[in-house]
Amino acid sequence: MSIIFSRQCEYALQAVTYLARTKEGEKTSIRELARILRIPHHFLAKILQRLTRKGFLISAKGPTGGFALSMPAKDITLFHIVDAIDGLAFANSCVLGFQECSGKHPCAVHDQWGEIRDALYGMLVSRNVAQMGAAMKKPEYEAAGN
Amino acid sequence: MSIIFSRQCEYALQAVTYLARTKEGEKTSIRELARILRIPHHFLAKILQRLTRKGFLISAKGPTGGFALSMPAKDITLFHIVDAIDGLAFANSCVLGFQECSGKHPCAVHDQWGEIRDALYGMLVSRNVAQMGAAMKKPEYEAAGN
DNA sequence: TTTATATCAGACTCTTTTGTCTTAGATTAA
DNA sequence: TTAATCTAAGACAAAAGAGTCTGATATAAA
Repeated sequence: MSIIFSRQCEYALQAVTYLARTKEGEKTSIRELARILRIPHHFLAKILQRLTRKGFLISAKGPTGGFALSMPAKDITLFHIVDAIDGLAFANSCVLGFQECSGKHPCAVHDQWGEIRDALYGMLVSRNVAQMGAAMKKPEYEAAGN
Repeated sequence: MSIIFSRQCEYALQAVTYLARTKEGEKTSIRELARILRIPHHFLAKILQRLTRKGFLISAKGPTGGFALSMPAKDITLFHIVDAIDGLAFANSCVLGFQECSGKHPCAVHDQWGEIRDALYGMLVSRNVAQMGAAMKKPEYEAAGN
């Protein structure tokens, strides 16, 4: 079950995180990504194509082809990926679903949720993909993965 | 688009909030709730039945029948309702979807998300339905609703 | 007792999300 | 040039969430 982000978005974040760990100029095939991250092959393909069209990845066809980040990993934040895949609806709507809820008509948790939402926003903006990749490089993860 | 809670859960919270505003012992029909809260009649019925089976509401058939809270509104927290409808998956899983993510194998936002999740948890536990109802009683809402 | 009004319950449809399958087209290497 | 390997793209299927419809049953009031 997804919490805040769609599964597509989670997969996108995981894939980009993995790509941040590869060497400069090195391409990774969908097949390899799908196998290692345990993501359905063709589903992942669509997600990567979407990220490519948005400008975060570059792709190359044929043997030795694959995907790679189009810019330094430190320049891509989690916010960029979430925005590209899920959009930013989470930042604007009432967590309890009250349509009338707003600054003028706050629900009973409006202010508390506002703080939480800001913290979430800050988390997404402050973390870049290079940091994500570094966290995944810890030895424990090498064992847990593949 | 729902953010964290399913639409069912949002509807449940809205319905219980409304019931908290009614007089002690007064019953409200699904028809009235559905009309005022703009929730599909039969969909709301299922949600209320679920809350009844969980023990938060009491129901009565026939004319003058309807639903009411089974206990004082101040004894029902948002947490109770969310647990009854959506469950507590949000409290345990990695926000980025990494299966290996845990205290021993934290992802790059594990700690930050942990704080946000705790704040969310605290919000749900600290707010009860009586407070929700009171917030909705503000004059602005009377105008916005109906 | 009859009628109107409720809840109760389950089958059904619609939509969105997730995942699968197939074909086409590009590119590299033999 | 041919074969192998990859992305590109769209149709299709499965699953889950959301919402609808119908009939049964209970109950209060006329």
